[in-house]
Amino acid sequence: MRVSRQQVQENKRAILQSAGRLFRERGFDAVTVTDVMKSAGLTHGGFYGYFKSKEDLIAQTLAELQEDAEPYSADLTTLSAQYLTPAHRDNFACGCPVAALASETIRQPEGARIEMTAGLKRQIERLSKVAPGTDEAGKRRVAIGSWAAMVGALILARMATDTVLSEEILSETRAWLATQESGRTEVGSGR
Amino acid sequence: MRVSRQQVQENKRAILQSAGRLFRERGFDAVTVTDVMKSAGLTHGGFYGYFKSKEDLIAQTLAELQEDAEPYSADLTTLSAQYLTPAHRDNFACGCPVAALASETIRQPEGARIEMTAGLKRQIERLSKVAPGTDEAGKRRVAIGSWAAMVGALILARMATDTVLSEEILSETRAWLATQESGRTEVGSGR
DNA sequence: TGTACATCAGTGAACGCGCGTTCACTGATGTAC
DNA sequence: TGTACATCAGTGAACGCGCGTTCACTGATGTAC
Repeated sequence: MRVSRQQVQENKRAILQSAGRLFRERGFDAVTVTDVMKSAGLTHGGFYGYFKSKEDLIAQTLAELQEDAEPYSADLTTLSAQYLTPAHRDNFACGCPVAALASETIRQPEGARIEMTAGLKRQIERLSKVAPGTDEAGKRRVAIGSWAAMVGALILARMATDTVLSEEILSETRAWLATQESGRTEVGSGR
Repeated sequence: MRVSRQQVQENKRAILQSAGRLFRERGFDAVTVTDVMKSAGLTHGGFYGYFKSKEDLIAQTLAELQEDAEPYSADLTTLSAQYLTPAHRDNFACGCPVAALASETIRQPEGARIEMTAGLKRQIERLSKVAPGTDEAGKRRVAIGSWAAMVGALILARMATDTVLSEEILSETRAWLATQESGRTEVGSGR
């Protein structure tokens, strides 16, 4: 049954949105084409009218997941305090795509990796703008280091079966990032 | 063809060692039982004489990968400088199991996650012992934060298709961790 | 505006394929005498 | 120490199963007059 042009656009958006949620929740391999289409309210047969392959879907999904990247207004300490929370740890579907999928993307075809790399560049630039410090190089360094710590801590907190350890990782990394910045300021010149 | 008791022990070791390398290289899903057995010089049919299931193999492999954890003698800055190198980034098979498999373990059955959690606890304790600082809580905090940054940076460096960005992530995170520790010392009280 | 036809988005059965797992069989190892 | 038999580690064909992908078909949408 043919469908209106507008419906086609809406369906593609629905498919990409479903894929974005499902991939973050379960990873690329555990999500089937049928899962994604069903979640978008369609059947699996129509998939190949929208995408060349599952690989193509993955690349396009990652591209879309990184599109809504507005500049930050808060400072780095505030951002990391929002990022390193039990709520974010438990919310895979709407959480950070990097923490959920970066490791898996390493073993994906180049298309997916290129999209993630582009998103990573943008993220480092966004964080550099709100990082403390006097010179550009120093701010970028803080952005890179902090981002690595944030992503790493969220992954480790998600992995731990011990909830006490998991929350310790979140809160201590939060505190560590905060003291690091204030420490940096106290020292004076920034570096 | 039956095989001597000693051969059985050696075979199990060979299987676990092959699995350790292959899982780190390609991830749990992309490695088949046949791959592991072939790499250990056996055929797939014999697998179930050694393990209850592939899930069981994963858990036992993770347990073994974290066994050879001796106390560190170097300080944290030296350790992170050894960890955050292009050589380690490119060497999946013999590299850090946490960076290679932590993300995937999140979606694995509990057995695998329990082994990784145990390894994480040991790792935090090992790093705490060589972390700078005056009090135990402060040293543990530095250990957790540094470890999160090291794991996160290696994952991001492995993900990036842009080699300049990849090496920047490694070198800047290294530098950031180093300045952080010296900064911390200069501030005085530690926190 | 209405009508007749071409287009094509969506459906669901069917396809290879590779995976984890099972199992009857083989023959070297271990054991009892 | 030798012999006869039981044991059992390893083999490879075979099994379900679920995946990505294809395709003939359907019927609503878009278009030409």
